[in-house]
Parts: sequence; C-alpha cells; structure tokens
Amino acid sequence: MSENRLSSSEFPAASHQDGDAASPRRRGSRKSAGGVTLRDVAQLAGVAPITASRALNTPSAVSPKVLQKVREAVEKTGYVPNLLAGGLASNKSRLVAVVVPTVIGPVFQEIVHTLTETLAAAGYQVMLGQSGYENSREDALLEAIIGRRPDGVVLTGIMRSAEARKRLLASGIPVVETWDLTPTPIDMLVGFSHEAIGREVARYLHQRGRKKVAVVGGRDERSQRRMNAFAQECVALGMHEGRAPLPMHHVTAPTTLGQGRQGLAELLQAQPDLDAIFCSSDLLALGVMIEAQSRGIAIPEQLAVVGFGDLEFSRDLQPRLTTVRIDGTGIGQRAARFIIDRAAGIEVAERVVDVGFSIIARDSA
Amino acid sequence: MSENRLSSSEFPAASHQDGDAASPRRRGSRKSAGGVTLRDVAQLAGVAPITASRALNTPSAVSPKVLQKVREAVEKTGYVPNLLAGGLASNKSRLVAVVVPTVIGPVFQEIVHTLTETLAAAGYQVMLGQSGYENSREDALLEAIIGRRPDGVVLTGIMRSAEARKRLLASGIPVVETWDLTPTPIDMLVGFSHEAIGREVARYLHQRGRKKVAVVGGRDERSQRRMNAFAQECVALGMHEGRAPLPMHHVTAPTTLGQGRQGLAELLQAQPDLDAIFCSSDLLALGVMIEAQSRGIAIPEQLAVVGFGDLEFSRDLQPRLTTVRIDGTGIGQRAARFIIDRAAGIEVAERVVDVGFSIIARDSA
DNA sequence: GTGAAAGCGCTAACAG
DNA sequence: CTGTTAGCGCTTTCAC
Repeated sequence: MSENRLSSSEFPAASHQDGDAASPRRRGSRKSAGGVTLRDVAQLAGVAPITASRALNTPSAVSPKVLQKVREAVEKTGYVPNLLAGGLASNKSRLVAVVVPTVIGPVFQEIVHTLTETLAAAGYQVMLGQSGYENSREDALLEAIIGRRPDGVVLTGIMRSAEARKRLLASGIPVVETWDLTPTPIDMLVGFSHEAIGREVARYLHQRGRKKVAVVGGRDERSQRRMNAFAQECVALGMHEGRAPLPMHHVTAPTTLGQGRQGLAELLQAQPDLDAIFCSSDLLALGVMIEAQSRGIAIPEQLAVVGFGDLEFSRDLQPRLTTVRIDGTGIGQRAARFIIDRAAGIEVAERVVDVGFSIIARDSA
Repeated sequence: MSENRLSSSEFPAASHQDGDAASPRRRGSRKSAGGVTLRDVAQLAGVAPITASRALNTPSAVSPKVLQKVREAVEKTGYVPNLLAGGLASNKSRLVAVVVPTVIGPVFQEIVHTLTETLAAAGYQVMLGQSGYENSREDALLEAIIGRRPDGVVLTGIMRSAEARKRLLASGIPVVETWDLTPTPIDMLVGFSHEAIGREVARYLHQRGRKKVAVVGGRDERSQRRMNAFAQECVALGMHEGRAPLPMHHVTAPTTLGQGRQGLAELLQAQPDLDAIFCSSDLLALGVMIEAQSRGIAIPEQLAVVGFGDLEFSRDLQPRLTTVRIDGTGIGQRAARFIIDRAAGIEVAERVVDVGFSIIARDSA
C-alpha cells in the first residue's frame, strides 16, 4: 500500500538557511511546468507559502507589511495562481457548468450571457456545454461536467433521461434547472409555465375577437406544451370546434424565419380564412409576417400574429410584434445567485421560483 | 448531503489483507470531498491506482483481465475521474478558453457553437469569457483564464491592450486569434480582411451602377475598418466626390434592427437621393429594409442594401438580402484543430490562415 | 504489463 | 498573525 508521505529529512526546514536547497527540483523526479508558483512568490517575499496564499486570498488575515511584500513579489514575478491546484486542495473549483440545447439561435443567449457575466463578477468561470435537441449526447456531456467538479450546474431546457438526473443528483453538485417548471426538480428550479403561456395567449386572442386560429411551433417538448395548452384553451373558449384538431404546423428546432414563411403558406392552403397565428418563436412570427406581407395579407387587420421570446428586434418590426416576454436576464441572475449562495453555505429558502411571463401587446395582434 | 464515500471496509482488499493501513484517512488531517476516487476503484479491482489509471487512459497498455476488472469497478462505484487532479498532475487541463465580445447577438454564435462541439468531441471543455466591447475587463478575464491553465485560448475580435497580449504570450498557452487578420498575431490566426470586404462591396455596388452610397455601421474597430475601406474605394471608383466625407451613420455594438431603421431615417434626411447602403450587420440591413418599406422606397430599385454576416434569416427576407458571408463554422473548426494539434505536439505549419469571405448576391442589391 | 515512489501547486488543519 | 505538516486525486518517472 503506497504511503506517499514525504519523510521530513527530505525537506530541509524552511525557516533556517537551506543553501542550495532553494532549488525546487529534488532528485530526478518530476519536471515542473516552468511557471511561477506560490512557492517562488513566498520565497521572494521571505514568507512561508501559506502566508503568501493568505495574503492573496484573505488579505485581512496578514500584516500590512507582509501583504505589501507579497504583492510586490507577485508583481515582480508575474505570478498567476493555479486554480486547478487551488481547486483540488480546497475542493472548490469556482467553475459552473452551463448546459443549453444550443447557443445557435437567440433563445438562450440572454441566459448564457447573464450567467457568464454574473458568475464572472463573483469569481466563477462558466463552462459551456451543448446538449443538442436530442438526448443522445447527455451522458458524455455529464461525465465531462462532473469530472471537473464544478461548484454548480445550470441546466436550461434539458436533461431528460432519468439516469442522467440521478447521476447528477448523486454527484452532490448544486443543480439549477431553468426554462421550465418541471414537476420533479433535481435540486433548484427557476422557470415558468409553458402551459400557462399557451392558455394566456389563447385568451388574449379570444378577447380580441379572433375566431380562426392556428399555430406554428417547434417540435421540441416545451414548445409542444405551449401549443397544446393553447389549443385546449381555444377549444374551451369556443374559438375552435372540438371536432377537428386545431391547425398546427410543426417545425424542427431551432426555429427559423424561413420555417415561419413556409408555415403560413401551408396553413393558408388548408384554411384560407385564418385570422390569428401563435408562433413558438419571434423568428417564426417574423417569417409569418413577411409571408403575409408578400401575399398582401394585412397584419393585424386580416391576420393577428403572436410570437414568443420578445427578441430585441421585435419591437422595431412593422407592425411591431406582439409577443410573450420571458425575463432571461432575471432567470440567469437568480440561477447564479442560487449557486453562489449555495457555495457560500447559505441554504436557499425558495428552491423553486416561477418567474412568470408577460404578453407584450403591440401592433401585430 | 449524503456522504457517499465508501470506507475501505466496504471494499474488501482484493490482493492481500493489509490491516488498517488501507484506510485512506490518517490522523485527523483532511476531510475528503466525499467522492469515489481512483484509489477506491483500484482497490476494488485489486490493482494499484496507477494500473487503474492506465486502464482508463491507455487501455491498450494493460492486460484484458485487468481492464475488465477495472471497468467493472468503475461501473459498480460510479467513479468519475477528477479532471482537476488529473490536470494538475499531467499539466494538461483539457480546457480551452473561448473569448468573445458578447454572446448576445448572432455574430459570434457560429464560432462558439462550433468550438464547443468540435472541442467536446476531442475531449475538451470550453470555458466561456465575454470581454465586452470595451477593453476594461480584459485584465480580470485574462487572469481568470490563465489561472485555469487552459490548453488553449481562442480570442475572437478582441484583446487590444499590448499588456494583455504580452501576458498571454508569456503564459505559454497556445493562442488562436480569429475574426480578423491582425498584422502581428500573438501566436496563431484564423481570420479574414475587413478592409478587403469593404473594398469588394464598394466594387460590387459600383458594377451595379450605384452612385450615391452611404453606410450604417457599428463603432467597434473591425466594423470601422470595413467601413473606411469601403468609403475609400468608393472615392477611388468615382462613386463619391472626395470633398465631403461619405455619409456614415455610426451605431453602438451590438447592432440592432432599430438602429438600422433610425440609421436610414437620418441618412435620408441629409441625403434624400441615396441609392445604396452598406450595413455592418444583417440586422442593421433588415432595419434599413423595414424602414425603407414603411416609407415606400423600393428595394432594390430605388435603394440597394448590403448586409454583413449572412444570418440564417437573410435568405428568406423579402427581398432576399445581399450580404457578406463569413464562414464561422470553418473558422471554429480550424481554430479547434490548431489547438488540438498543438496539444498533441504537432507543430502547425500554417500559423496564419485567411479564410476569406464571399458576397452572396441576392435580391436586395 | 505492473507497481512504488514522488510529486503537480495549492490549501485545511492545527499549532504556536 | 505566521508557520508546519499533511494531503486534495491524479500521473510521471523509474524500476521490475
């Protein structure tokens, strides 16, 4: 059994003179990477490594004199702490894994951006992972994440497999799920109800007297849930005969403007007298608007259009797009706070937060 | 929190009994993080830790029998290697830092996406950093990056300060700069010439008989360089009298559709007879198109519009947008390859690659 | 093919 | 406030 303890005779006591023992290389052992280490800084400052460490991490715990000497040594040597080593020793990696289906497309940008910024300000780095819209790569991704021992994981609209969820939970890493209100959160949750959105949009259109509604939506699960709730509520409100299903055009995520154009074209073919369309993204909505325009269909007079996401451009379209706004920044900030607090040992009271949504009523509906 | 560490008594020593010396905890020293370690796996498999390590990292270097036993032990314990520890010992972090001005906005999505995917496939994780469009936060970001000892850094359109560049170079980390062809690359470079784009677009419009051109562009440096080269070439081609400066509307990055609308409005006020506009992003171009439309200006008949970026939606606009295409995927792949090769000890022959660009001629110009 | 020893660079724990 | 000691969990080196 390897007892890899170092006999003290190999370590000349650091306090008294040690002649050429200052050389960090003993015997013919290991090649050092060549960088400046804390040891070098400490030596230059004339203190023990741990003191130099304290000067850098808890300046208030050392004397001003030592603090200054260490800082000078850092300056002189260009020392940059090795966070890998620090993380290993302290069991805090200061790394947070952020997983999104994809960074392509505008949907998750706001969350990724906010997390990166907020966490960076608190001394954390973001490790980005893309899960894709299929579940196949989740396992490999999870392994890569857990292997880094992050101080937290933020999951956005993903991690379906029960196996993966169990593993994450077992790892003991704080997990924040976002972008949905799942019934059985792994750990913490910041999201909103896709069903509520579908219902609310149906009521919105109903109030405005629309009678012939249809949907263009992504095939991903969350989009489906919005769409189905929307359809159900439409039936409940008498906007649609329960017999035939509500006209729906399904597209593959991530959604595109082109899909929106095509969607309207196909829906119109089946049902030329549509007077309202709910799209599962603003990009789809823009496509619908452009297609309508090129066919001489007036928006909102003849056709009402509602999007989802409230992208930056939506307010500047002609007509301005009515859409559903999700506060991605707010979600990102709360998720970051959850993890930061947890790392600081603060137990969060509210582990599930519904950030809600709002329908931004503009001109298109 | 479940302390799911397996005490050695739960793992019968497979080789020979070694009393309580097998206990990894000596004295009242350090608390272990609670995870399964390689040591646990090795013990369960009845081999030395180093052998278990080899079974996982270089399976071909151990006997099939050992390989199987180790794999079973991994399975049974749910062991996930601690990459922090591995990185510290091997001096390879398998981490690549990717720095972009911001992930908000469509410009850098393709690069971030491709890098994340390509590097993940090769066993690397992406650490995301946002530098903003000002240079102020570069230092802190750099410190955070170098501290992780990444195996590579990909810089996209940033790192202006000479100080920061020097520090990166001194750190010895392979660096790939992208999105530009700087005269003095830090290390490796995959980019294109913003000046060449400006000139080429000017010629394109000249060939199509445009005479009164203007520009809507971001204030960031790269955009400026495109715009200035464009203006210069316009003068050279006689499209603009050298006396007055070319009409330019400057906007703050990241660019938006709204800025495009406003840009056209203001340019038109000063120069009502414009017949062509070069925008520094497709989003700006879309704004220009929408504004033109709402004013009854026909595109391309009365006004030609050229964008930059060839966003996914541009081909589906009405009229379809003529724009400049940059192969973000190609850039990402090359950048990833540079770093992977370098980590493998392969010296790359071509350290500077010009990926060029192409003008996608569609209907708007 | 396998293993013992010796750290990678840092911090927690416990003294003084 | 400062230092000593003992590792964090892994891999490199060198020996068998």
